[in-house]
Parts: sequence; C-alpha cells; structure tokens
Amino acid sequence: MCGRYTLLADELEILQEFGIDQPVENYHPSYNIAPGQDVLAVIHDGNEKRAGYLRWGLVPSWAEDERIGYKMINARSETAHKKPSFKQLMSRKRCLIVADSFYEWMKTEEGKQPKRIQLKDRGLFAFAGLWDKWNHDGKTLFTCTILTKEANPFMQEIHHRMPIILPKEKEDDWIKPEKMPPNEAGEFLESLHDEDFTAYDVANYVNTAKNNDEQCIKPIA
DNA sequence: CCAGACGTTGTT
DNA sequence: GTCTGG
DNA sequence: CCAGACGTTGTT
DNA sequence: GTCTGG
Repeated sequence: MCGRYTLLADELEILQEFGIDQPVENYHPSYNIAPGQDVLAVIHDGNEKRAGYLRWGLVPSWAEDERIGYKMINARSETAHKKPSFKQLMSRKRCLIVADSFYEWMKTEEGKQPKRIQLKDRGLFAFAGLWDKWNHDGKTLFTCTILTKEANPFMQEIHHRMPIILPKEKEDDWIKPEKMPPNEAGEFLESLHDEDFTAYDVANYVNTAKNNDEQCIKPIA
C-alpha cells in the first residue's frame, strides 16, 4: 500500500516534468509526507493542467464527518470502479499525486523495518489518485486518495500491496478531462506496465511523522 | 419501498 | 449521492 | 503509514 | 482494541 512518501524535487523541475505553466502556490518539499497532510497533485480542470495541494485522505462529498478521511488514504484499484465511494470519482475526478520515493514497512522477526523505495532512475513520478470536494457547515475541503494494487515481484518481498505509479507516457491519459466510464478507468489501470524499483533500509526515525529532514532518507547498514 | 452503509490495511 | 440488504 | 491517546467530575 | 493526529 502506500502510507508515507517523499517529494524533494525543486518546484521548477516539477513544473517542467509535468508540463505545468503556473507556479505552485506555497510549494514545500518534504522528507516525510503523511496522511492528513496537504499533498501536491496535478489535475486537468478542463482548460489546463494545474498543480496544487489536496488533503490526503478522501472525504466523500456525502460524508457528515471529515474524520472519515483517516480511513480513506488508499483505494483498491481492483474494485474502485464499483464502490459507491469511488465510482463517480473514477469517472471524473482522477489526479496525479507527485512524489519521488515512498516508504513501506517490512515485517521481520525483529519488528518492522522501514524501507525507502525509488524508481530505478531515482526520478520524479506520479501516483494514480482520485480526488473530491467536500462542503459541510460552511467548510470546504479538497481531498484525495492513492490507488493501490497487488504488489509486483520486486515489491512482494517487502509488502503484498503497492501504490499504482503511472508510466510517464500514461500520466496525461489518466487525467484527461473527458469523462470515462468507471470500468474503463479500472481497465486503464489494469493495463499499465510495472516500473523498475530500487529500495534500501532507513531508520525508525521516519516512523514519527513530524520528523522531516535528511535523516528520514539516510541509508542504514 | 426505506434504512443504513459507504473504506483500507492486516490479522485471525 | 448511490448502492445493498431487508 | 506510525505514534499516542483513549474519561469524568470538580476544583484551582 | 480503536480512533485521531501528524
């Protein structure tokens, strides 16, 4: 699955990589991005591609209580196209969530070992995401969730689920502004090829979400 | 029809 | 809002 | 994801 | 054990 990640790249690199014209309002890199925080996402508003912040943890438009978002940080791609909470979003609220590595905790006999996973080229990438707008009692939230799938052979060694990462050439297809039947969006995700990853152990320092400096990504022996 | 859930992960 | 169960 | 709290009454 | 906050 995916419950913690990094985005360390310069703003300019992100704008170039994703073909965004306008600067990001309040861009801030992070060594330790956690659920409940604002995360950098790219959407197509029908007119142009835009990058901005969404709160991680989907709060569906019908929710009474925004705290439901703590349970909605991921969506299973195998079933999202038929779940009441995600079906409509698969059709029209698809987004890219910008990252350059993510953390997974591998269970061992000694406990949980956090690992940092990057693409083999160590470059920027995008998680496939869904977003929604929530209005309640005069409060408005824009929130998102990361789609997951069964782990590929590399990731299986670490964990049995993994986030969906879009191949660069498929990113624009995922956020194209046209409506897509929900099952078609599901089939699109199934059709993606796997990326090549590399991983290394990091210290438990990363476990505490308020820790946010280079120690989070420092390799340990 | 109305009422009530709507989600993921992991663990058992 | 939409879907499922009764 | 992990870490840390989780409760009330009454008094200061 | 379960929920909330980071």
